[in-house]
Amino acid sequence: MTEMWTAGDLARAAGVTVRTLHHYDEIGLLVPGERTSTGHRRYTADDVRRLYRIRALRQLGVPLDRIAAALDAGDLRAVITAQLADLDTRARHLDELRRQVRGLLDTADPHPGRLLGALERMSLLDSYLTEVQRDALAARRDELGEQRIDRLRAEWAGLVAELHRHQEADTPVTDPDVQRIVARWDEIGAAFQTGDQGTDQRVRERLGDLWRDHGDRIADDLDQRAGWRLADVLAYLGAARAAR
Amino acid sequence: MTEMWTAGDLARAAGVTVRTLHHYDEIGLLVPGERTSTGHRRYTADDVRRLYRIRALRQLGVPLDRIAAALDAGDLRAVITAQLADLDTRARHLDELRRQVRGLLDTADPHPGRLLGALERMSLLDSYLTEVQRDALAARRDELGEQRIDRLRAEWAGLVAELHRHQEADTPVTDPDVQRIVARWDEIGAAFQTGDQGTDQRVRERLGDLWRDHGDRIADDLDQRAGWRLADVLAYLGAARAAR
DNA sequence: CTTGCGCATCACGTGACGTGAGGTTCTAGC
DNA sequence: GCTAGAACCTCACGTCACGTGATGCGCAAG
Repeated sequence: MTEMWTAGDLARAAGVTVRTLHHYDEIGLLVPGERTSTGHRRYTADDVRRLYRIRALRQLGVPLDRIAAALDAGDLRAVITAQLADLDTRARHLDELRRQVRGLLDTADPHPGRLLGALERMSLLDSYLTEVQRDALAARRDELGEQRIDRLRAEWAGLVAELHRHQEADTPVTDPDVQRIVARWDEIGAAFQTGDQGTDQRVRERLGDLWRDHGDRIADDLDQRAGWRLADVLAYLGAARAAR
Repeated sequence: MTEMWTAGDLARAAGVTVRTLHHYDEIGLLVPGERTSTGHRRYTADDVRRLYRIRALRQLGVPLDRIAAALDAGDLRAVITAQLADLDTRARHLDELRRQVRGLLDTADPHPGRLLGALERMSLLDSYLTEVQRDALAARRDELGEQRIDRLRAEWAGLVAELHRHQEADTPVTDPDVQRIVARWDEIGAAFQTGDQGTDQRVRERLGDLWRDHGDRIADDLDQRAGWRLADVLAYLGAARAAR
């Protein structure tokens, strides 16, 4: 007689609850090979293997319906590599987030107001860039690739921070470091260009324009609580670009 | 007259959907300051600020009820630092996961069978270590701290991999590198000690014992598909420890 | 033989919204 | 003033991966 598993034993061995096994049974993802005459589930060795595969893929964050499809079709490589790409994106996002907030907590004055201001600015920048992307660049997105865009977005947020430091330190706009930042800023702007003549011409400045179009009223409210104005940074950027 | 926002305008500006605003209204997290006589929501400047705070905290992964509590109590620092600690744990987990799977995809023969075997082993090791922790070490957990345990777990998984390489290369068990691994292995085991005499004596070997108690049947099934047997690695470990 | 754990099936709860259905209101152009 | 269409409203059920009882049968140990 081959080895059979009860629900409880299998659950303990695999690190899941019995309810999870019931759920997998309900949705047809893992139907026990047998049932006893009294209705108790009996899992076969094949079922055990299948469960371990299911849990492995779940640990990678793959949803159950795609696990089912992958297991039935046998094209696991595709699922795994796709999921890895997604994990990479998430990881970079998380990293950026932790870095920024951690930096804030490490400052001399982690006053709640300042902290909140910074968090608000983060989400502002985020929705602002999302705006920019949506505007005329949605098509460009597929071409550039999600990952690359996220990288650019993170870098751009960094440039804003650098620029703000220079502005506060009253660094002359002709400073080579400032000029490097401006050049990179415009490079990133160029990367978002669509190829369309009328759009392209405006894109480089649009990072600033859209802010004025959409964010002025919000900015006023926020600036009363935050430490600096994005508008000032953008003005500084404009001056630096003009001095080029 | 102060500036007022309609639901749609605010949603666009903050990068959320109108439904999200409705939801926040329903649960009392963000109730618009006014309603028109016809029932349309009118958001005040205060509401806008509150929404940006909500979204900022949500980006950190804080659940809505805790956001509400934090905003009403004003103790944001606690929430943010707690959330950061959580993010650190997640980030390390993700990193470890990506590293391992990526390593597998980069091997010469990323055959579906081998890939799956490795994934299965990952989740096996995971549930196995969870077993170890649960057994008599639950109390120790609070003392050591969640983060430290996760770090140890990750390191231990790395040691298994290293040991497997040495075993396959037939490195003599007296090799200094192997001995270093064994020493570290026992150090980690020691870190899990409870202080209780009877328990402590068994903990160092228990990493192997528990496997035999719980995993033999699973291992047999898996080993037919995977490339190596954990039992062999553990035997190699025992030999190395004996040769010390 | 009974005590008590394990297993079974409903069936509703969770979190953070998504997604229509079906009706009202606002805004722009004529 | 009228009309088209965009935007708003309120139910109310769907999603995902289970958690959490309630209630009742089955099964191995003392």
